[in-house]
Amino acid sequence: MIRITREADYGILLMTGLAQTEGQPRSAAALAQQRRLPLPMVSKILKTLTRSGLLNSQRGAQGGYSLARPAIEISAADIIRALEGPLAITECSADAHDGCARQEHCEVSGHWPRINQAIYAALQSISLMEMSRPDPSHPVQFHPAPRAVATINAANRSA
Amino acid sequence: MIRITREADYGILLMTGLAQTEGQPRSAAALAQQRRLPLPMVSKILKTLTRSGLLNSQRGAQGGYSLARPAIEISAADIIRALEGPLAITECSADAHDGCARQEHCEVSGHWPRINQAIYAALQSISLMEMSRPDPSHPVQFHPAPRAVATINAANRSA
DNA sequence: CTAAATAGGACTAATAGAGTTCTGATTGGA
DNA sequence: TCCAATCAGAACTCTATTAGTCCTATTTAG
Repeated sequence: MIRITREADYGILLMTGLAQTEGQPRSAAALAQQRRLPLPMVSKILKTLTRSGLLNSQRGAQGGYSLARPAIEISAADIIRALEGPLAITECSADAHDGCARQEHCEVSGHWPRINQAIYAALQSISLMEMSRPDPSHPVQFHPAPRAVATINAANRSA
Repeated sequence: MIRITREADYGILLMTGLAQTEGQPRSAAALAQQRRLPLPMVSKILKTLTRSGLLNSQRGAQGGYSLARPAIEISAADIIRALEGPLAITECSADAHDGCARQEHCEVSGHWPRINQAIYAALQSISLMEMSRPDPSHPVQFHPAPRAVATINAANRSA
């Protein structure tokens, strides 16, 4: 399914929330309320985004979070990477990969970086600013998908 | 990390193995041996690929699996979709998504299909034929990735 | 008939994901 | 000066998914 985690999913939701009021900081509680997401999760996610440099935080009363740079300069890829680590579709394509038991039996490995890059480019091309706009035109299914739904996580889960 | 499962990862490895000898069927055992992958897994994956129509199978002695169509007409997306179900980065972007609790608090939902489509296009653009070629030019890291490795599965895992 | 294969599905163990909780550090304002 | 509102960090639990195995058919070449 090529999925992203809920953390990243929620992260995008929260970032769009912040993008809407680009100036003022908002508290974790306020954002959780706006998006109807559990506060502890929201809190955790905002901390991570701050550590990654996508948000600025202000402690104390009247504190909160705000975007570290303009929404147009933040991409979906930035947010996902901040919350999930480097974009790598398989272990091969990551830095850590070094001594690989199967390497000599695997001609594919050299291709993963290209695939990764293509996906990365796709995610990089969507800015937070675009994502913060109301709704382009509703869910268009682009491939009918024969098998059971193997989708994963949700900003909008039915549950 | 935008990961694919090991099943899909192995699936690609096995398909490239079959692409190399496009005519003759090969047994699950032979493929497992070639790729140094556990036979039960290989077996399971080949069955799934067959049910999805990417492979033809021949039972009985001297039987085995072979590509159902030319390698150039099979894409990475086809293989991944066969093994993981419809490509959908979040639950919103899947068919099943209907009554969504949070929909009214979520302006992002309309954008997911676009993102999905971009990723899908990226995966669709890589054919099995290309992937079966030796190795283009080795692993180039395209984004330095600041945080701990959050990569997932492996055709070439170090373990 | 038998051995070599695939078909299908149930089952288990390990891993990762989702979410909570607790303790500590800042800071604006009464 | 103190308190309440906030963020910081990390440990921890629970659950779902993934990875992998195993067993019992069924098919078929020789």
